[in-house]
Amino acid sequence: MSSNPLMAMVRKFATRVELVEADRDAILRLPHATRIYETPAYIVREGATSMRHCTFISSGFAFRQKLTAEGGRQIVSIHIPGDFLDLQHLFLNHADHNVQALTRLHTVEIDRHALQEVVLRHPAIGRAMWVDALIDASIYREWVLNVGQRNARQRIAHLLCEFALRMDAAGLQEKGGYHLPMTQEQIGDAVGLTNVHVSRMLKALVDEGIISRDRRSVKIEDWERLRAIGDFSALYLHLDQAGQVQEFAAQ
Amino acid sequence: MSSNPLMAMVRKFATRVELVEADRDAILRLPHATRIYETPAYIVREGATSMRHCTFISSGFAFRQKLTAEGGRQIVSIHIPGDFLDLQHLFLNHADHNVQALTRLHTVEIDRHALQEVVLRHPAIGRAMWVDALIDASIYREWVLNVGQRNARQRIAHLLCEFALRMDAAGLQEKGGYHLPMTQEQIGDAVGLTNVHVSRMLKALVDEGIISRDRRSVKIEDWERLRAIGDFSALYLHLDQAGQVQEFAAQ
DNA sequence: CGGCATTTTGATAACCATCAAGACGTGTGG
DNA sequence: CCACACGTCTTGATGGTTATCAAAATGCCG
Repeated sequence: MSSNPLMAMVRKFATRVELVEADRDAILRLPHATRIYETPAYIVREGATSMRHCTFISSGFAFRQKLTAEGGRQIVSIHIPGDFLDLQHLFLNHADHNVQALTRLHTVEIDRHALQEVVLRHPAIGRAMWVDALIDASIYREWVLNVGQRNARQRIAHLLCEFALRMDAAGLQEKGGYHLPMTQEQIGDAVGLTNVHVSRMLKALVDEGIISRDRRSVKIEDWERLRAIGDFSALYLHLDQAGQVQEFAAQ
Repeated sequence: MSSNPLMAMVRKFATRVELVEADRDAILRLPHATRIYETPAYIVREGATSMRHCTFISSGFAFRQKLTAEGGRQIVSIHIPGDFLDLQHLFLNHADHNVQALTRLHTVEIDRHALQEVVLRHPAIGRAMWVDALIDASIYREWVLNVGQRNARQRIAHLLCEFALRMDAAGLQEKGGYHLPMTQEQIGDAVGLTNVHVSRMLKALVDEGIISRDRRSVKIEDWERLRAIGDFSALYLHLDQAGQVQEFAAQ
């Protein structure tokens, strides 16, 4: 049954904890459906209630965002294959933010109550999901720091470093560089800057030979300098607990 | 045994979920110790490994912060009685930020592995802890939005609104106003501004009759205007799931 | 090829940081 | 009880970083 889309979840969890046969079976028996979203489709809308399912990314990218009354948009996180898109729906009654497809997105939608039961009844799975949720929270904390204390150049450098490491941990890096499927406006919304200023800062990094670009692919030419500029330390990603999901990501 | 400091945790969880006798007993049997911290003592230090316990606030206030290489300090959250101070330690192997006492702080330190077991083996308790962790994450998202998209005036108004509602939900409001035990420098570090600018913005809000101050006590004189300025919506606090902890907060 | 989104570049201005000095408040020691 | 010291808050002056506005250049898709 390797065609069961839930196998991706099993593989992800297996990178974090020891799963016994019963755990695996419990996951593979979860009521679910697969779905494809095109950009920029909404997967979740703020204020939505009675969500029926939780969503897992099989392939593609998505982001979470919140809007201000004045129309400002803040991207609060970016998600890659192997991430849960709306873990908060597992136990919260309404959505407090929007989730949108950044690229074409293949997902598995898992029945919320069934997943709750599995999480609460299977300690190994519960532990894996806890680690997931706690790493998410850790990334949010770093983003608050990034947007609150760093200047434009540092913020962008930090974002590029984070993405590089997460892509790498998920086995999605490509020949040294990686594809960053975001417009400069979206990068700006993620770090609290305008698209105009993002353009200037990226140009500066290119001119200095720290990164290179080809369309929306970014390649890091000088990791150490970029890391220093972005004041980047990978501790907050808890990669020692994130595991490798390469075979899974190959899809 | 109402003198058991863990009763505070039982009461907190009871506001969220239905606890059976076995759940209550499991909590009350947790290995623990009480402790008092003076400001500005560190409860957790970034990079610390092999944490032995999780900390619950019985009384007093604390905050989480991260530092940049240049010395900038970002306060990423503020915690009040009834909050867990370091939920992330439950399943993550090292601390990714610092936690400090904002006021004199009375805590209960619970053995990490024992708490893990209880969370994983007692579905009701697990559910309550999940809600706690997911609300924490929701607040981080809102802070990213606050710092990333709002101007100084809006950020401060938003912080005041959030604190007012959280204090109220915890039963800690006092005669219309509330005590905000933060210096203006700390407020600045929480919203990404300098103490100088915080001073100016607070003065403006006082001059307009929206708030009043007496030392570090803040009283909201015109909730609706403050709410409008801060673009504040309480949805993200998930108060419908936060429960009332008044009897508990009375300490 | 034409149309639209995105990126780039330049000019100007707003917001907030920085620097500096003085006022206020609180606790301590003489 | 007063004097002093220290942390905090206030106020003013100046400058830097980034937003805003505008227009042209580039890339992408039908």
